[in-house]
Amino acid sequence: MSNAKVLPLLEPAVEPCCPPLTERPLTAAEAERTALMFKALGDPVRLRLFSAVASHEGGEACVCDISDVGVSQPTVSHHLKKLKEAGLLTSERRGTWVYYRVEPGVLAAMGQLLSPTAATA
Amino acid sequence: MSNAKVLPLLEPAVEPCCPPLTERPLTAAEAERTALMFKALGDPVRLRLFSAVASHEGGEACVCDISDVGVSQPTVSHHLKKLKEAGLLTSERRGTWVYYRVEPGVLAAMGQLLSPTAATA
DNA sequence: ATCGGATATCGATAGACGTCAACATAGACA
DNA sequence: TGTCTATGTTGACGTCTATCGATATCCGAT
Repeated sequence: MSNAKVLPLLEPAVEPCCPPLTERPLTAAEAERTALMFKALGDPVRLRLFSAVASHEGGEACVCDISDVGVSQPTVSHHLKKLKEAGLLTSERRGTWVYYRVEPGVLAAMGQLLSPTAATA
Repeated sequence: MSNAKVLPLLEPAVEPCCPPLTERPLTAAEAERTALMFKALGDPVRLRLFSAVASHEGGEACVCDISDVGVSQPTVSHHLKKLKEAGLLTSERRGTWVYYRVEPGVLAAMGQLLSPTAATA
């Protein structure tokens, strides 16, 4: 076993992917990686799905709770997969339903990217 | 001429567009609008250009200062236009050169979108 | 074992997007 | 005027992507 599900200490798994966009120009590799997250949120349907999960009580949502976004069921599934691949969501099957939740730290990481550099002339 | 029925110049997309993604599910209209900004940053080249402008001294940069991102000049111009259309950058010609700067408030607006709701169970 | 609901995958298609070369435009300067 | 540099625009091309219907898979219940 050993799944000691300890509470995250101060800094969870928020990898310091990249400095704030305002600190210095991103390198090609940094931009490549970071763009994946922005691109994942760059689709209206995905944005609604992500927001639905993120704002759902308990921090997680069953697909059935959020799939009313005006597209077909396969399309919903497709977009959830994309969000998962981008590292924004995780999923877990519990019985009949599959629950998605926001990957912890993701919001903080993206927020940091956008944080204005304090000492901007 | 005459058909001055041009698009209304893109509202300053900086407004209190939307609540944080974690507050409640975005509506279709909100998602549509918000996705435009994320999509604009969802390309590696655009992300590098934006970061280069945002981090440049004085808060602005000439195209000549930032166009070394590995793509042709027309492509750079194309991406800068996209960033402008998304409301993330503004441009101004001064003599020979064109200067781009980050639209004030944009970073704060996007940061707010990603701000975790304080009272998440 | 079988049925039915929930979700994922597959295959196809139309449209969006990134990229470039060629050309156009704007300003500086002689 | 004309030329040179800097930047934007156009048109074309190949690739990616969002979407759907059909189908498969998983799981609980009968």
